[in-house]
Amino acid sequence: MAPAGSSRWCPTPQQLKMLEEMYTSGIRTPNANQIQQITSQLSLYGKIEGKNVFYWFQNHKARERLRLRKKLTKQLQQQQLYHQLQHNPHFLHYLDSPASPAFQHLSCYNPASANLFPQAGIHDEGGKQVTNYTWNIDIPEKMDKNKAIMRMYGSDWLMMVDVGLPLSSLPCYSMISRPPLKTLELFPVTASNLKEECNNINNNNSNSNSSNSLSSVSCNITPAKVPLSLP
Amino acid sequence: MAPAGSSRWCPTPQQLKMLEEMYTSGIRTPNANQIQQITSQLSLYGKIEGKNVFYWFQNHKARERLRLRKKLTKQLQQQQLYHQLQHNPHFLHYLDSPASPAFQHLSCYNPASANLFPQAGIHDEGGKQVTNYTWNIDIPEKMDKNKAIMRMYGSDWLMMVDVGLPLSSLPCYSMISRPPLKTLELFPVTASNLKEECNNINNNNSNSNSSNSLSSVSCNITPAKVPLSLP
DNA sequence: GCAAATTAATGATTTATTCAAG
DNA sequence: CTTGAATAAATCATTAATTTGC
Repeated sequence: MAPAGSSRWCPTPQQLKMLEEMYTSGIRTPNANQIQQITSQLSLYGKIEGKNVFYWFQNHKARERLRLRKKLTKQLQQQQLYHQLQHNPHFLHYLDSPASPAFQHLSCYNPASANLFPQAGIHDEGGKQVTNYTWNIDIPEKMDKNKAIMRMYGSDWLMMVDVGLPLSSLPCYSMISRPPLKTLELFPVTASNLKEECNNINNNNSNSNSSNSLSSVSCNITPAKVPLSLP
Repeated sequence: MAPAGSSRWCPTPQQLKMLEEMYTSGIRTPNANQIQQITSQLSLYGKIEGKNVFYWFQNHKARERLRLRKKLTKQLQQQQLYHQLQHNPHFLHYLDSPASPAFQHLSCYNPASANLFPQAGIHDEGGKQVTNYTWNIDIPEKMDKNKAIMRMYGSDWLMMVDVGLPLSSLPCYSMISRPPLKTLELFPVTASNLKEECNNINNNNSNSNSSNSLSSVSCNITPAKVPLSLP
């Protein structure tokens, strides 16, 4: 819970629980649409903004990785891990990929069809020994470009709040009382921008996963001319 | 110039020139307001989005740093730099701080009043010797928190496009044909967001330097630590 | 000259690091 | 000590320079 004049977001237990479930369900780097959905869902349980969701996943992923790395290093020092890895070199893979098949449409790549090339090595870094495990993931084809979280930087953020629904299959959604879906308010877009986006779509349409055209338009209002008065 | 179906932004010569001038004028990490202003200005010379501006400054800063670092390393190997540093340990400071006093109101911290604590050291990193120079910049008081570019992530992005004016004193503005002033169109903002922003203002108003309260929200705290590591 | 092949620049993302609130 | 927030570094990916063989 966030204190009244708090400077930073403080997740409610409910929010935290849902976030964690989404994480264990396989969500790692939600895109703008997903973030918007998650945010509006979680906002029913307390104050929250999109950036909080973004940061949470970023931090959580990074720190889980750290924890695991630390743990592994310890285990390595204390024995046997090496054999474990040799017998099942993929068992770490879940770190960066969806854990549940239910979320393949969220992460936009299918681990089953990806080729893994595990590598492991030990080297020196600043005096202390470090163990690196690297998996080169060969993704079959170039997939949905819209994943980019950075898209939120642009003014496009505005447009990204429309549509989106696939979140409904999350375990946490069935566990909690399902809040009513909200309709999001869209801002007008210039004709030229729309045309441009359509071109992009034509270039990139590899996946026909999208349910309606608006969602695929995604979202960009280029600041065509955001008028500003400069003194 | 950007090819028709190009996947990435390609700055026009005009845009590039202006960006470089802004950089040499001292802009390093523009905040949301500044990015929005820059974007709408540069959009007169070609297609551009806020994120392009953001990325450009981030990349340019980082790569300038790299270039300088490399140059210095070379000089070090080839002679005398060490003495240079000892005689004027601050001469690297411009890397992350405003170059021109005209932009103190943009960066919101006055280098003149900052205390610098230069440090230099050599240590081992992964086998090869590394020299680090670090300047700890002691900022007099905790200043405006709103500097964060990350604010653009949140829905507050909307809020940030208002106000803002100080860009006019840039050299590049006087060099190019001055485009006609436009009136900014504002999007509706929810009451809660407004309230929030107001709270932030109330919490952080330490400096009375600003002419109006809204514009003062948008300033920059340059990093409290300007670390340089020489490979 | 002029493409195909390489290499260098640089736009865009991701990951690591750091700061600071609580 | 944990973790939200922010920045910097590393990395990926595409475009532009350039080299090369013809």
